[in-house]
Amino acid sequence: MIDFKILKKSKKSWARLGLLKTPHGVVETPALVPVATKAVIKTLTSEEVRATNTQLTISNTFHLHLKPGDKIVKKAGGINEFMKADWPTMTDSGGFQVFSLGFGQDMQVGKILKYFPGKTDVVVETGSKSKSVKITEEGVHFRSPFDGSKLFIGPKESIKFQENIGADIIYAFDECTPPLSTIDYAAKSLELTHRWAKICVDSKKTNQALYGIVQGSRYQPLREKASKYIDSLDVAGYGIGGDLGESRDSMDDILSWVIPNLQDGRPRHMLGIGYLEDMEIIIKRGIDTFDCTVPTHFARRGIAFTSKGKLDLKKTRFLTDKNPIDKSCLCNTCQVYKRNYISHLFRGDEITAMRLVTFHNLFYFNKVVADIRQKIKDGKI
RNA sequence: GCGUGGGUGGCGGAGCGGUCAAUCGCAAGAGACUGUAAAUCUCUCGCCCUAUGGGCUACGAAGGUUCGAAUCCUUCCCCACGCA
Repeated sequence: MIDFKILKKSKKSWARLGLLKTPHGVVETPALVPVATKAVIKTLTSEEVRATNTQLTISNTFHLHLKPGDKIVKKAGGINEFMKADWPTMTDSGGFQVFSLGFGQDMQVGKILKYFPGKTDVVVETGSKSKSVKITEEGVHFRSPFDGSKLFIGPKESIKFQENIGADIIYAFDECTPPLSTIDYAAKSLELTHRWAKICVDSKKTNQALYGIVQGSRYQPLREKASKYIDSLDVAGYGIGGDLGESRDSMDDILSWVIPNLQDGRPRHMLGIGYLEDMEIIIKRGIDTFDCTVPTHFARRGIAFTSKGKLDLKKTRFLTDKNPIDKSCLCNTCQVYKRNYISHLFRGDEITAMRLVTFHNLFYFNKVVADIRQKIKDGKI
């Protein structure tokens, strides 16, 4: 199990400082949770992950169930032993794949809807069906992205897989609804997600910490209903997922509908959010942990984050730039390597480029969050 | 020297009489990515402008045929391969 201790609550906002104790160590919150979908932070070794000051990681049940198989991970001694993670771990339930492999793929959108060129008439309403994912009362039928074979995951399966994988914190199986779901579709989906959440709570046999997931799309009544219902369950913490509207403001609003209905003593995780610009907003709303693929995903595309904005290191202008990615950064990449060399490596498709920037981005993101913790400590937030 | 095949935009390489400023790939430039299937996707890419349109210069060079040529003919200059 986990134990969550709140060290300080801000007087200026809902922000709080905490310690999240797990079987594999203690996390100072608020904290970034880098994404290790397939039991690896892509391009880095676990020693390197540790050196980025990463405190915990989240992996994905769907992926690990398919490869190498959750039972294989169990035989390896659980995910921590398997990937040599001496830090706390989480697994997402696979619920996000209901969206990302279903409507998300059909409609080519992410979970934040900034714009939808020429497709505003495309909505997901009651009766809408994804081309590749079929949702039933028992769970979700997928096609394997690897070989096209038929797959099925429901709440019971997800919990069983997550028990085998053995992370410290696991998530209830949910339907992550797409942007542009009608309120009717979202309401029906929410009922299903809630029935599934109850099944997850009831079927869990281990002492892993189970987080329930608050859905409800962009609709206030649904978000309020969802947060109250999930709060009533015997869960160890909360995940906040799903559609967050079209902007940071709408995300902020949605959190304001949800957080007040959640118990203080349970940790709150924001699923899949974590641009640098998002961090203070969600932390001020009382989020304790949040995961985001951006630092790692962008790193592999050559984008490095700095205190002066992001850099696209593939640009030719960096070939003659002898500065480190960020002069004020203390990470190994910035201590040793210069932009000109890293740019050269990207332009030559050398995998080391991705490693260097992944390391930097994670270190940098973790530093930004550490600074926010300090601000809370100092009473500035 | 003879023979054959070629010379097209930054590069490679289509086109082989009109709808060609010229398919496509690479390179280059701009942008997007938020519970990661996918180291991905989108746009631009001769020059200029009063820019969902208009003008100019272009397909080795110079002529020619034709209403019209990157596309046909002639000469010349290069390149590759083969034979001497």
